[in-house]
Amino acid sequence: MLRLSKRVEYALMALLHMDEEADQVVSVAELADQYDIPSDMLGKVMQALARSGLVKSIHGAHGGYQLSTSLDNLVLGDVLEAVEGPFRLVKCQETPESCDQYKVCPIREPVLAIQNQLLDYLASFELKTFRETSKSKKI
Amino acid sequence: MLRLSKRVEYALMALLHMDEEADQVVSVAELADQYDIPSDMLGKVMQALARSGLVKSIHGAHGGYQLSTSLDNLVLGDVLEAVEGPFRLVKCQETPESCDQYKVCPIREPVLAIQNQLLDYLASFELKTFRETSKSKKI
DNA sequence: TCTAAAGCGGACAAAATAAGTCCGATTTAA
DNA sequence: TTAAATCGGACTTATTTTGTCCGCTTTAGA
Ligand code: FES
Ligand code: FES
Repeated sequence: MLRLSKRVEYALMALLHMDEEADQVVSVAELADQYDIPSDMLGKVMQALARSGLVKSIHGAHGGYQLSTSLDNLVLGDVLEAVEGPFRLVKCQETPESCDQYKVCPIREPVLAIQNQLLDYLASFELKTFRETSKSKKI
Repeated sequence: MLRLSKRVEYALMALLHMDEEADQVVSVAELADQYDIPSDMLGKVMQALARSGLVKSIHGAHGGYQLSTSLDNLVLGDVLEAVEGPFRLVKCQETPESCDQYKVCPIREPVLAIQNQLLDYLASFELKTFRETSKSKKI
């Protein structure tokens, strides 16, 4: 239903948090505790962010995660793709067989066009705009 | 995962079909047959479109559905809202209790802002742009 | 007036996806 | 050597989506 997954919400919270604690290493346990997130769940999300290079992971004791680039360089699309994989409006975009209507579908092409425009649009939401509103809580 | 539901796909197919058969009354059975859609399912979708006024329903024998306005006046947002209800990126937008993180959530406000922009954007995709590509198949 | 063809709507069942849990393995600072 | 951390696979549970069933109402036409 065009809804953000919990995984994406968790990723955004974590990234925003790390932005505030600039350059500090933060562990999954800390984040999970602070934001009431199931920690194993958040662990998976952080791993996904690390695999996509949005964050750097530090192994071993006193390890954790760190932003690998400033939030200034990140957009919503980056986060979505990192945690949910490529953005597809319809299933048959990945595997044609997955749509029973594939052969007779009159909407596939126009939907693909929309998907591409939406993809661009998702890249226009900069994470740095998340700063003000979240910071305002602290004032 | 930000994917169009089958219900929305079915609605788009039906609307496009009705646009081509301008003003003719078309039954769920016909549509379901032509596009390989489970007919009870399509029935529900058409009912939703009728409730939202996008189509007119004609009861009784030889009944069916008809566009109540030209496709020219419809946008993707209309269809989404008709079949899935109001567009919400996060659950707590409807019911705060539904997000465990509600109290500590640092992303709610910025996400709401994005939701509103996306809502506008969805209203910019006109269904008439679906015509060309689908018509081209018939040439 | 009867019948068959349609839409209506509620309840249900099945399937798919998302969310969350568990656990053993590895890495590394102290 | 130990404890604190990430890693990743397998698994379970919850939620949502998709599809089905069935009895009801409406209406054109024989
Ligand atoms: S969108 Fe997949 S077949 Fe139409
Ligand atoms: S979006 Fe619902 S609590 Fe953050």
